[in-house]
Amino acid sequence: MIPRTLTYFIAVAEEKNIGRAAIRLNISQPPLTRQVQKLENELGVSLFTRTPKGVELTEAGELFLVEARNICSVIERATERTQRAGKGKLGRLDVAIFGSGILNDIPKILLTYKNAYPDVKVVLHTMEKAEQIEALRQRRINVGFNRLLTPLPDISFELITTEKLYLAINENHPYARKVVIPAQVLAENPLVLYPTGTRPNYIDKVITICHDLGFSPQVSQKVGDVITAVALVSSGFGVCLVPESAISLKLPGVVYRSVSGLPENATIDLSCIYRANDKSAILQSFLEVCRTYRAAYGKIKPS
Amino acid sequence: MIPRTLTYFIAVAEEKNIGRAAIRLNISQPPLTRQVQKLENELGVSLFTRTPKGVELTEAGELFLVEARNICSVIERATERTQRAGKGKLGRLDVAIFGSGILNDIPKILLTYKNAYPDVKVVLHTMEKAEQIEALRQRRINVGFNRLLTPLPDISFELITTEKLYLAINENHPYARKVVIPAQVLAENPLVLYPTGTRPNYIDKVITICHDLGFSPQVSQKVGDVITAVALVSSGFGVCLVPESAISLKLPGVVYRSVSGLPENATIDLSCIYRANDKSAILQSFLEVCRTYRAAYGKIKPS
DNA sequence: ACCTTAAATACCTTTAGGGTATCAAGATAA
DNA sequence: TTATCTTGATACCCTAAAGGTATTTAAGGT
Repeated sequence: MIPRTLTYFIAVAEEKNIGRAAIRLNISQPPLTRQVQKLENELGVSLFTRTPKGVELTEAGELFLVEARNICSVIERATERTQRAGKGKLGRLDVAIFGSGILNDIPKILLTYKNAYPDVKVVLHTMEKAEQIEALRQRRINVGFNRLLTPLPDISFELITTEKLYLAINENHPYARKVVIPAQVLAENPLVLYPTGTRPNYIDKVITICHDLGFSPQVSQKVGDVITAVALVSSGFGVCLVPESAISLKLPGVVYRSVSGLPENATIDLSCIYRANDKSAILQSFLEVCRTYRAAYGKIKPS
Repeated sequence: MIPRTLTYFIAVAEEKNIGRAAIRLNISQPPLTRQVQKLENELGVSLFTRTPKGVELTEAGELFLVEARNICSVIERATERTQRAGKGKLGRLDVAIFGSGILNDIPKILLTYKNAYPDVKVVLHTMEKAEQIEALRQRRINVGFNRLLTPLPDISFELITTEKLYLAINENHPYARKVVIPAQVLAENPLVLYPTGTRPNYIDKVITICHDLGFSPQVSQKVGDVITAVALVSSGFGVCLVPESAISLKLPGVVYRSVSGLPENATIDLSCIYRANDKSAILQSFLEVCRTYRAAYGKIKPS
């Protein structure tokens, strides 16, 4: 990448002798002489004074030597950075997360990624599902995390983890004494549902589960996110089915219990979406981290 | 000077289309395609994604575009600066002046030069004649100012100005009433001589003048520089022959008078010296300023 | 299925860069 | 002083890199 002319000039300037410089450059003396002359003509400046012992830099040559070394280091830095960018090790990754999806898996993945690619600047954006798709198409983000994603022609997705569902229940509720609660709890109690926003979503998932169990749920409240939902459970508004990762969310008076008798499909996925045609090294390296994470932690854990 | 590869890459990146970029670069499309491929191979990074409508920068390409533009501007700045240095318009000029030679001509020359070549840093050094020659040989200075310089094989000199001599005399002295004082004043009064330091110098000049007039001077004091000498005249130590430029030095009780009857050679020169083999543009442009100055102000003014 | 558009490939031509032999000029040694 | 050595410059030839023309390939758009 570095211009021959500069390499040659620097060698001559350092050796103060065209012949010796030619040896160092593994070429013969005449072409080097010509290259130096060519450079001087191009600049319109004499860079060397010819002495019987060799050559000596003029003042302009002295200055150009400094500049030439500088140019070389700028070029080297540029190629090095470009190569790192090409390997996905330098740049910026815009990630969309959903309101309360920041509970367990996503921060772990982001942390792993940031450790592996410390020079990639990770920027988080909170977006709802529809917004994420829009932002992906407009290239405002590289990847979005969400649940219950469906593939689109231009948007691919990658499963991160599948979680069992747990019941968030007030500790004063009679069922709360049991370690495993039968599924009928969902029919007998008002349900807090979330999130509001683009349908279909987790609300529909829960309703489907209830229908599969043979009843329609009594809806107590529909709220925006899991934190508000669990807060309502804490205040006695009802019970709420939450993904396993929400268990790490401790609120006063709320306990989490396994539910027995739920259908096979009573799980919730966490996926990420990205532009199907995005071959960028940064995205690919991020997806690689996601896949590794899934292989290690993405399986449903036996209760 | 700017690497073809970069020009080509930037054109393609800007046009987002190899064919159009080729037209802009006045070459045909295939060689441009090959140059882009070559660049990508060299970097080991894919810089463009090929689309049916043209090409699009990858993330690495986007970064390299910024870097490439930066490299170009660094190179342009470097060549521009080198060219200015080649014309003597950029750099550093180390000038030696003697103790009190800073009275009239030298500051004027330096000022003219600094106005004409504002990007040359002029550094002043106070040095005695022998020191100046030593410093020139050691390349610590580019040019030195002094009086009564004699050419050496390796040191050339250039006359700046030839000045008539004036008598510094105490205003209470009887002769001080005359506008023009006869030369015999030198025989009748003790003389303050300067400078001490390397001989022969201005002291010998004054003594020679006296001998030419047919007497040996009475030496009152020998001091280092003209300022001290005139200060002694002010204190009544005697009279002192000073160059015209010293007239601008006002001290209490001292007046300056023309002297009649001095020999033809009763003048003092101001010259500058420089390495005979110094062809540097900065020195040459400085000498040019000196020559212009001499042509304008270096003649002996009629009294 | 056809046409359009743009990049890629194949093959040839030009030109820039490199090699060998030799020259000219200044320094060094006999 | 002359002979020799060193170093950069020139002349001339050759290789290889860059550019040109013709054609192919691939992907949208009609």
